[in-house]
Amino acid sequence: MDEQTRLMHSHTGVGMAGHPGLPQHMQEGTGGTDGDGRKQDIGDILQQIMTITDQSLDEAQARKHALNCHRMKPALFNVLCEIKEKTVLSIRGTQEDEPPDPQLMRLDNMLLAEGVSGPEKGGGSAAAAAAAAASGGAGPDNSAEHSDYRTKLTQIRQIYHTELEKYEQACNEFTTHVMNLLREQSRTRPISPKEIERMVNIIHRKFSSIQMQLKQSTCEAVMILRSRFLDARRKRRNFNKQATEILNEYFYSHLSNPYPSEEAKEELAKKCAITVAQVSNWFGNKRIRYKKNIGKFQEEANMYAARTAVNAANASSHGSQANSPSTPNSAGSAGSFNMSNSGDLFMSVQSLNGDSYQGAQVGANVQSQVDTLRHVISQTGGYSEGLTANQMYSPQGINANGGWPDAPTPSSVTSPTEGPGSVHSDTSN
DNA sequence: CATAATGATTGGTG
DNA sequence: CACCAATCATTATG
Repeated sequence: MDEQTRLMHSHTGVGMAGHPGLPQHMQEGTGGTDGDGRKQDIGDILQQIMTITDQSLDEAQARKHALNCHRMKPALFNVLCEIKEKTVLSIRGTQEDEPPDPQLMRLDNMLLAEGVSGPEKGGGSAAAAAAAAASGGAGPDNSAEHSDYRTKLTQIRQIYHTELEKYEQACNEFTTHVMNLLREQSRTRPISPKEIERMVNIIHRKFSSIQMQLKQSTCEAVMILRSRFLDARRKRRNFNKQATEILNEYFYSHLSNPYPSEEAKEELAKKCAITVAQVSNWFGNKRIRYKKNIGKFQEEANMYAARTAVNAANASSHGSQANSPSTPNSAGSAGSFNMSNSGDLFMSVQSLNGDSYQGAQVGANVQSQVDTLRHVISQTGGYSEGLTANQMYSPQGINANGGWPDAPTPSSVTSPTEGPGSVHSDTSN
């Protein structure tokens, strides 16, 4: 320590006064091969650098300027730069080119798909709607839910964009700041433009990693929002009365084969303002629950059977509407009601009710009416309510092991009704 | 608040 | 892939 101070002091004031106070002889022999002199020269400069910290700010500034103007400075600077480049670049050169982060790409894609990033307003909401539709199915179903969802999504998008903007701005500010600083320092420090560029790169990388975090959390938020709003399980809405009515009508009028085709499902979906998937769900649930406890559904079955029967009757014969059904929706959801042979049908049904039924005689589309009317008949047959009703009729097509037999083909109506005796007593539950 | 009803999901099957 | 059976989670109801 002592030594240093002494050293510094010994050199204080050397060549201070405004101008390079360096030995005169050096000024001449620039390009010369004056090795000794140059060494001396360099030594001087280094000494001055060493002592610069020991001086007042003004002094230091002045000296800095003096050093800057020194004729050896560019050469020295270049050398230093070269050395630095060699070492630093060799260290960092390996991790220079990084491939586009797959994670980041995934996030970007998702945000784009979700309508968070990408174009503003119009495109965003459109993308959101598309996403919603993709998950939900048909477009114009429950718009109330979706508007709520969309507002929330817009909020997220706004936050995302403002944050992104902030980051971007901060990044730019910081970058320019650092660049200015480095440029400023590059006059006294060996900093090459390449290095500045690398610095900028590093800064950008750091900021982009922050951005990735933002994107990630945005993605999470969107996911949560999605699961909260579009996962209907969370916010389940019961179908409205009309929808269930329509569905039940179809179900009970196709009780022998309650498996709507794809087209039928679409039709029902349209009528009920729900998605095809929901129709499928409904029928799945209905089938299983009906089968599980037929007794419980007896009343319902009779009701719908009666209604459709009435409608059918009204439609076919005298159009007198005694008591109009509560629902304006026509019962003939399937639309293929052919009542021309209603008489025959009725006969068949009667015989069916009487236990011997050759289903092969009846066409499949008629089959539904068989179901319908069968219910009516069994109802008008006047079984006492409740318990015994369970035994009154066993829905055709449901065998003891459960499940409707596969009888979608019109050619042969499968499963003649089991004997009246065979009851689903096991479903007592 | 307990329970039933109900729409949706999940795992398994052919 | 459609369906079934079990189950979950929410909504309606007493």
